Amino acid sequence: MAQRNTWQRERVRDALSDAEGFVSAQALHAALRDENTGIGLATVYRALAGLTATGEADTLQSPDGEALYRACSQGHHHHLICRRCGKAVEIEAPPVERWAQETAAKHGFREAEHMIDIFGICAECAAEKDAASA
Amino acid sequence: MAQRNTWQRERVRDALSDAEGFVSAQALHAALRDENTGIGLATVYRALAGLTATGEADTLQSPDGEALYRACSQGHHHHLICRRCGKAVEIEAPPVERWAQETAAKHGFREAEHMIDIFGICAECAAEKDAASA
DNA sequence: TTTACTGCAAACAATTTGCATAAAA
DNA sequence: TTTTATGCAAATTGTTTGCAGTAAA
Repeated sequence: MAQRNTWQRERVRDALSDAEGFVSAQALHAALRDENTGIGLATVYRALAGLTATGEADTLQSPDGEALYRACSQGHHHHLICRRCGKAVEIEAPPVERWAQETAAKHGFREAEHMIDIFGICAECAAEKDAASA
Repeated sequence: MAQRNTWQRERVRDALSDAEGFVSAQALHAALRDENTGIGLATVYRALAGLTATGEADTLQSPDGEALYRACSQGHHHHLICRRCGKAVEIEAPPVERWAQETAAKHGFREAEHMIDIFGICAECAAEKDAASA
């Protein structure tokens, strides 16, 4: 039951915090691999599962079906994600939280959880895009 | 470019409308298979891709990485989904729409789209569950 | 007759799992 | 020493693709 503290887990945790936004397990593995750590892909997946279970990481499904992970401060929040560079901003929305609960209750749903994610193009990427098309 | 009108496409479209909520391609295929249509899995996927492209179907990623589809009336809306039976209720949320746009803009994001999905246990499933544990 | 669509099987990609070994505790 | 984690490779699972044959148009 207790999680052991291996250097692999540390590295995954670190790599995750270093990432600007959401990253895939594959990307993390590739990054760690490049730093000549011989870490295995399965280990990265296992570490991520562990971090997610303890609430240290946050996970969501990208539109094309990959699981993305992110170091997570704590608590419940949602994201504003750049669909170009993956940068994510944590957002809070107390009124929306309330609305979600009310909506679920109104339709007789229980144990409601919600996912609210806004995808867009962040300011920097928008600038790059404009420059490219000029 | 033009889509042809085959009975397979019809069946997929029908099966999709008959479904109470979001269904996976695999589930649709199994259902059609049971009705002694010898329809192929690939065909189901291709039909769903077509329907999605023309806006006749709606798609989202389930928490465990499967793509789920649903016949879609039209326009922009969100869902309240039972995580047990898959039943979905379309919900509208003008205030939340506005909030999403404002939030994106406030952080410099452009071309924002959002996904708001509430997962819960619908009244019927909750009843069954209570009955089972009694 | 032309061209898109179908079924099947092989190809793929992301993720999980079995097992012998290595290393925390 | 005991127990859990690792790394590898094989196994799964959801989805896509290549191809020869079939059927809309």
